[in-house]
Amino acid sequence: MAKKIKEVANIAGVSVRTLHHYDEIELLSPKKTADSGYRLYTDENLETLQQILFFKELGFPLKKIKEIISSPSFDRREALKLHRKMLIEKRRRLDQMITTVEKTIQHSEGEIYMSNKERFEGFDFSHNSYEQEARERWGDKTVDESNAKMGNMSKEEKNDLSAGMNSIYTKLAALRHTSPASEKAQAAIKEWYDFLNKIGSYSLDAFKGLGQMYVDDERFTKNIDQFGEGLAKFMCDTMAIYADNNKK
Amino acid sequence: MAKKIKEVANIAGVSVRTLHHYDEIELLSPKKTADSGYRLYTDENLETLQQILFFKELGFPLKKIKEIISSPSFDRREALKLHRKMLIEKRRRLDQMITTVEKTIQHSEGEIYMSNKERFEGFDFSHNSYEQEARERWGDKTVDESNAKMGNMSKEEKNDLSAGMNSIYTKLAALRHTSPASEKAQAAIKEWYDFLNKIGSYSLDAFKGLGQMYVDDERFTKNIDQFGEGLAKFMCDTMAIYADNNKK
DNA sequence: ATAAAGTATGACGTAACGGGAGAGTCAACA
DNA sequence: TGTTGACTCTCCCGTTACGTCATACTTTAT
Repeated sequence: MAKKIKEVANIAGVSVRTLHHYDEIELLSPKKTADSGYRLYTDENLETLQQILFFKELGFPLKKIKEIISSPSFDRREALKLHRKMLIEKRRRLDQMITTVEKTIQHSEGEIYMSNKERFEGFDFSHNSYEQEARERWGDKTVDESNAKMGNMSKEEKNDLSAGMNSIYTKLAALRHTSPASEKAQAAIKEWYDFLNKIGSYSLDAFKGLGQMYVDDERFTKNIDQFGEGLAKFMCDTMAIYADNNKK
Repeated sequence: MAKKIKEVANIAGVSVRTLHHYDEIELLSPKKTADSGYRLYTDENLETLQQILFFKELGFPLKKIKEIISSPSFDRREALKLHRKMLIEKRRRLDQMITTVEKTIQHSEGEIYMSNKERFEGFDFSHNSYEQEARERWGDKTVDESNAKMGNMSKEEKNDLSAGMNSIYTKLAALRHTSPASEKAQAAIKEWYDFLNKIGSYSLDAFKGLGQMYVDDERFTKNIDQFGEGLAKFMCDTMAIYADNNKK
């Protein structure tokens, strides 16, 4: 039942070193036999590996993959369905590339003219909608950006920021038993949205996604609920309504 | 006509830094204005960039790409046609991956059973036929490895090696009118396989592929048939059988 | 029982850029 | 005509995802 490393490597088509690496960074850590120290992979480990390779195929860095699959809100089935969509999208791009190559061949045979833009159609691998969707769903670049910005700030600036945050949290906490759709709640959440956009840049979708994280990820929930029990949930709802109302 | 770096980056969907990098390693070096030192890209540069990105998409390291496109024997049109084939192959693999995902979804819903091998179908990105073809066409790693190892050897060692080769060739030549599946032929070819793995490292698939080359590439055929007419063909058949028999 | 094959843990190497610093260049607008 | 903001240049260090030894122990096959 439990497989040794080479066998797993062969089945999955990766190197032994890769599996060592995944263990090192704690992305995929199998059990080890007490006596020999050998890594033993279960079938569940194999499933996880499959997931990892899917995400890798889609261009996610290992760090992000780790976050995603170890997140408490990670839903395997949902992920698979998104995978399918993204793969189909990828195939569409591939088709476009094939068309591009065919045009290039014809062009080289003098049959047609080809513009420079056409030359690179299908290559745009980073800016597509489903990957965007995935980034929003599972925590994304904007968060990294904020963190980076925070890193560059002076202590004083951080204090200002933290004061601002606290005041908004407190304001929201006071409203947390009213309706998320109320004018007051919406006004307060707008403050929050504007505030966030000082340190990062959030689309409305990202904002809504962030709200979802507040309840999905217990690290957030715990932090936020310090200002009042149920605040995370209230903010999540309020943010969702705000986002939906403000879409053109 | 001549474009500045940002414009090129935008058209091709790569970063400015990437173009800087390609200039550094002399993969793609545009002209520079004498006065400002700015890089100026011509339309020909753009074409080359397109080729580079194609090869990159197929997983070639930049070093190899440089060799390929700067080789005097490099034929743009031929390369494009192979590109198309490889892209189509890639789409096939992608289709397989999509099937795999769909199966996994059904599996997770308890509708079907799924074997471990099935789990990873479509992922095997390094061992496919067209990429193999490309590697053979434009020089491949195993050959480089052998060359490197050969380079490190003393004259004496080389002589030993050459003696070993000759003795195996002679042995095989003597058997070339018997059946490739016979015990003797298989034993002799195993010697050959082991021998090759002293200087390189050949998987069974690579071994089989090598055998195919013996008949496909006349430089090999000529060389081998010096030991007896038809030896190349005989070895090819014997190697294929050996490879197939030894896959567990 | 002894060799061959597999595995483990470091530690260093590599490829393909990313990203910032510091300084010069260009284009447009006031 | 000056200046401002977007581009560009050349270092140069950092990062990701492993590759590649070296060295030592364990398992498997003969």
